[in-house]
Amino acid sequence: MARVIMHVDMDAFFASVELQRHPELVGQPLVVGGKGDPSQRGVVSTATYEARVFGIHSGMPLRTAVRLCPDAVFLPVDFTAYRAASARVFEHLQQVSEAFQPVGLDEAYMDLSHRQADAVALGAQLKRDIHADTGLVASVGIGPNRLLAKIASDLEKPDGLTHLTADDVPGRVWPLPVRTLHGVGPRTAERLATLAIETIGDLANMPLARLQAVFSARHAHTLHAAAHGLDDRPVQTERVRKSIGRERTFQQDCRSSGRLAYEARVMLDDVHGRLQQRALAARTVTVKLRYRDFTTHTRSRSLGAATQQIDALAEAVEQCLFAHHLHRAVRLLGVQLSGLEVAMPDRQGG
DNA sequence: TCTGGGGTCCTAGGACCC
DNA sequence: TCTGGGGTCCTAGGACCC
Repeated sequence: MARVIMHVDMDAFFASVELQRHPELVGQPLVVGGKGDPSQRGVVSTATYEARVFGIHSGMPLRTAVRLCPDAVFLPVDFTAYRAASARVFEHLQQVSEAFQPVGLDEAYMDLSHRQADAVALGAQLKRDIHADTGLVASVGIGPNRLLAKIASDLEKPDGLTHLTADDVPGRVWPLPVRTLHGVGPRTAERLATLAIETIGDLANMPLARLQAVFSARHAHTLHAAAHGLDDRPVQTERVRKSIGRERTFQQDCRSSGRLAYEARVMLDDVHGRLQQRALAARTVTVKLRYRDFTTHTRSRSLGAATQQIDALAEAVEQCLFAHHLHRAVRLLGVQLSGLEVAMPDRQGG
């Protein structure tokens, strides 16, 4: 049976939440990111459409953004506020379908296969409800799978409501740049360009065998299917967390191994606290170091058995740090715990 | 002084086991 | 001199997403 999937994507979400608290800024170019100080290290999380006119976009360094638009207003990210707004938005979505999969704070997929006939009307109603309740604007995409629903929600942003069918793929999807496809990032786009593939249509017309010469069999197959508008990923209602981590970029690159050891311990305490809150135990500790040239190195230590004990985790972190040759200034330090399991009651004492 | 911080998934080689 | 095949775990790194 054919599916009907809806993708809801909030327009300029973080910035829109900020504008509700700072209505005097409406109409001005607004950039939300980092500590809100464009002289410091940090990137743009969200820019309003007034700021995007200057070429500012998500992921761009704040320093670059301020150069493009010196008059823009910069605000720090405030996840507490965005989480609260997100919860209110998601409440509306969950009323429409129990098959609901959030993606971050500002997007979600819903499976509406059980009420196909009125999917578009439902989308329009949802947009009205969200706006009436929160003042926020959403774009809605509807399609036969997640891939096309997502492309659809982007097609008429902001405040869009777009329905794509399989028949629309050649006419409306193939002209789009290949980078539009979920899963095609800068690296893949570069490799596709070597095959003279620029649009999704170019990709669709490329024989699978030629893709397999450049990509792994699985990756080639995924790309090929996506270009033809095919995607059978289900809307995932629940998923299990695989890792918990904390990382930090230093304002000034750090050369002191003592300082690194200290910062790593602070991060570990934080991550360990979150582990305990969820009554989880971890088997593997990973320490990540990034340098000025953006090379990243990781070291992992498996503890053999999942443990909640901070001493065991701390020792593993020390081993990892020691295994790195700390002869270069470190830009980013991270500590991550993975191999998570529900902690056994008799292990919790520690 | 370009390039955050939270994650997920995939690949690939070596170890180890049956 | 020849020397399987499959499975799983561990580790490191790459790519990607919001």
